[in-house]
Amino acid sequence: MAGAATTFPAAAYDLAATLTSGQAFGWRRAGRAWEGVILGRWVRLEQRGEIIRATTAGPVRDWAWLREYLQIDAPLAEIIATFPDDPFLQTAVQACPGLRLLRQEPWECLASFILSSTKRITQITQVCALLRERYGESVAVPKEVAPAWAFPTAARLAACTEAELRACKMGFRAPYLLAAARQWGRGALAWPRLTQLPLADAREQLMEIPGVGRKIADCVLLFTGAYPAAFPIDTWIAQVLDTNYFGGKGAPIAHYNNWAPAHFGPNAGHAQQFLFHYARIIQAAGLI
DNA sequence: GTCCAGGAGCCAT
DNA sequence: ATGGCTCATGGA
Repeated sequence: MAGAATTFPAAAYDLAATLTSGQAFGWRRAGRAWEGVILGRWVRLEQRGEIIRATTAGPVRDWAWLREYLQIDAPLAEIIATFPDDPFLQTAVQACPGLRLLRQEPWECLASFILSSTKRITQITQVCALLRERYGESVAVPKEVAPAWAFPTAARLAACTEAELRACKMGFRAPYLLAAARQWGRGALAWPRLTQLPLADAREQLMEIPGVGRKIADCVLLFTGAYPAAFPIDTWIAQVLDTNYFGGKGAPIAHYNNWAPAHFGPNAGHAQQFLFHYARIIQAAGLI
């Protein structure tokens, strides 16, 4: 089975920042490239200048699945043009102008973010890797590439015991993931239908899953590409808003939940990603 | 050792 | 409605 390769134009696309900005947890660095599994296909991505090169293990007729995941054709300049003329946000955009939003598989996205609460991004990635290795379907990889697995299906995880999930180092999140897998498996969420609902209604349905509150629901609604106005507020974003928009005085997150979508507009979610990434950059640089 | 992490649920006011 | 407390786990 011969592999395939292609290239995508990647002007104003920062692949590394996008894959490591806390929206997806299935990518492994391999030298200058990134390896992961999308819709059951192993893929390696490597950016050189304004080109992203993609390599697969098997033949590929149509690359639409990957263009879709990477959102190669998203009109980034138009999205940024909808942002408010707000100095802190504009600084964040300038700091990483190629930061993109991915369009992820709903179940994997939901499960990953259920595992994300009070964990660091590296730890979330580790737990997801353990889940893949133990309960995911093995996928074909090129010779001399480390083995890889698809993210486990909801049905497979629903068949696990809570103890088996806890053994993947997810701690108190195990019963949440198990309940979510069972609900997802019996079609209680009906994803394509759910995305036809208004944002508030879709959010409300997701929040019926134990372990899914406002923040995780908004992450899923945003990172599956379904609701560009969804604005997840975690501890980083709350601090950014406190410091840079509310004069250092903290307001309740419930207040920000109302204020932020009105301030940041129809693509508030992408604005949020710029703010989140920028906050992490300046902290890593010791600037705060 | 001790603090905290892309939160959420529960129970106290 | 709002504010604390607790929930595992591991790395800084």
